[in-house]
Amino acid sequence: MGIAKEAGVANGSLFTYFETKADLFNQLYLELKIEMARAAMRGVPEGEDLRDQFFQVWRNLTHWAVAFPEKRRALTQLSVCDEITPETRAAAHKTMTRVGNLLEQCRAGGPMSKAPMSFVVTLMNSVAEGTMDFMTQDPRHASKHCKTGFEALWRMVT
Amino acid sequence: MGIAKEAGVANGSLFTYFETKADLFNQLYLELKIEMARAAMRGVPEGEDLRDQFFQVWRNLTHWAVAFPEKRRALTQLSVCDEITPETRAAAHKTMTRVGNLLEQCRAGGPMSKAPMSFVVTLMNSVAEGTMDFMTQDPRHASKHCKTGFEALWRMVT
Amino acid sequence: MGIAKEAGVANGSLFTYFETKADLFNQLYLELKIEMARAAMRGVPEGEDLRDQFFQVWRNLTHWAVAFPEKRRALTQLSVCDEITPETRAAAHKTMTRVGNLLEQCRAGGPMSKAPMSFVVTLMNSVAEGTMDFMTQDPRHASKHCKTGFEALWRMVT
Amino acid sequence: MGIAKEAGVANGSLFTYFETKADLFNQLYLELKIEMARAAMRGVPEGEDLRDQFFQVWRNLTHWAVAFPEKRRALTQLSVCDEITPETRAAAHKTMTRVGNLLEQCRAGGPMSKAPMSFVVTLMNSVAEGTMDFMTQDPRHASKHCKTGFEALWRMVT
DNA sequence: CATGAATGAGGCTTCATTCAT
DNA sequence: CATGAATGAAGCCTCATTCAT
Repeated sequence: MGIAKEAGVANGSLFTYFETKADLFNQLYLELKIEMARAAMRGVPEGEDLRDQFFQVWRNLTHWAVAFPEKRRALTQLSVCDEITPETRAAAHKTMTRVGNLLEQCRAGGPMSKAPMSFVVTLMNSVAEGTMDFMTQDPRHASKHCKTGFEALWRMVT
Repeated sequence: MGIAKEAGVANGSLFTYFETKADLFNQLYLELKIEMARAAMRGVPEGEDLRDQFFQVWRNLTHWAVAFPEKRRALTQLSVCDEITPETRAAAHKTMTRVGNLLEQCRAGGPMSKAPMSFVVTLMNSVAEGTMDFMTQDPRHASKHCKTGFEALWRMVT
Repeated sequence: MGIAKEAGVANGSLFTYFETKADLFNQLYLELKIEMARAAMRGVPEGEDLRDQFFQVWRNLTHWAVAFPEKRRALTQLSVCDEITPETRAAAHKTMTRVGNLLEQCRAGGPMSKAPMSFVVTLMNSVAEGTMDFMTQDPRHASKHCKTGFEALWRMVT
Repeated sequence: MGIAKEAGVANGSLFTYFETKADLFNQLYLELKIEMARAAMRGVPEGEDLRDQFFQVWRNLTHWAVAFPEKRRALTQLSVCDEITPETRAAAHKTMTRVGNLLEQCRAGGPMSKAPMSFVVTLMNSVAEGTMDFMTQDPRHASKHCKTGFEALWRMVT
């Protein structure tokens, strides 16, 4: 359908800001990741109970996905797109450092404490994706599904 | 890159077998789903311990994904593709009926027994995807990751 | 749509009889012309009144066109097709020699007796085409239109 | 041979102006019809003798066809083309309203006054086509052929 | 001789990209 | 800086033609 028309701007105007389509993709991907990471950490109670902190993050993340389904869709598409460079992926990964740190603390001493941290992160992302899917699909019970997903994750890592 | 060249056949040869590109996608998707479902149920001990049965399915699934990474990649891409019709999706879903039944039994009486079954399925799929990702990424410890993923799932649903 | 499927034969079977598509077109064109010319002369009263003879030809021609609209359509399409060779056109023209002779006699001494004979033929063909069109379009009054067209032609050439 | 290359423009340039090939055909057909109809009515003496008026139209039409043989060829091809919509055909038909009115007046009281007007129009068009063919084929005597064709038509309808 | 799978040239169409305005 | 007409590479698809069966 043409990336320009889809963005609602004139044909040639994209190239005022982006040298190339891949450029646009990379910048957009990173920006969305930053926005999502920022949303994730909003209002997280510093120093309090770990479970509470992590649940807050979880709620933030999943509700952001439900609130901006197009952004989430874009993020999903972009994350499997060949044109995203390793550099961009690395930068994107960095945005989630604080979430990762929290998860690291949560799993400490639990059944997954010996697994590679990256695996734990992968699993968390997977469960998050599944939870988001279900929340989007059935938005009337989004909060309940959010909690169910979180508790499932919590059983997984603690 | 051109679906024909990618398949290594002449430009027009595809249309001997498939009326249309969408047709090819739909048929390929269904075929891969069937193959995966068949692989999943291979050598599952009937009537034995539920956990053993389910672990066998889990191992089958994840190892199939590792053994045929291109097939898994195709499946992932196709499942997101707009050209897959609802009919094909329904047929694809049917192929996993037996796996679904097993999961249903596993979660009975557990912490997710009140959640919608479809949510449980979604979460299982998500964890499976994550596990497959990690097994593919680090194939030297595939078996260990497979087991780790399974145990995580098991904690989730039981 | 593919000339083979349109003809209702197997893909490769055409090339048992025709070396090439152009070949098929040329042969088909000539055959149809021959058939039409043969139909035109059916039951023409030799030696009788010129007008009666010519009207019989006219009726034969136009009714053949109405009876076999696909053949007429094919003939029309083929006659403007680039692949028909001059040789074929010449042979096709020959099939109408007897009709031409009749027309020649009809116009003798009339208002078109000084015009090039080929022009008179062209005009006759044009009026015939128009009459056929109208007869096909309004088949319930085909006979009346046939007569109207003939009388128009007759006024033209006599 | 490729409609773009034939028009002497780049491959994709057509789609700046036309959404589709059928679109291009329809617009071109209508435009040519309009041009031809406009040419037909050029310099027609209002209110004068009917025969003079109609002859002027006839001369305009046939000479336009001789002057722009490619346009006439395009018009002929397009009028047979499946992609021309009924709407376009209706609009095209409307362009010839004034010519039709003139013809209507000419045939009044004549031998074709009882025939359906559309039949008379069809015959006029046929004779015009034949005359144009001959004029194009033998351009040195175009004017004479034009007159011959007109007189033939006049005998037909009056 | 008939068949239909395989081929590849060629057509229509999309879309990222360029450039004159 | 914004625009949109122009471009051409690349994709999907058609179809005449070939060839093994």
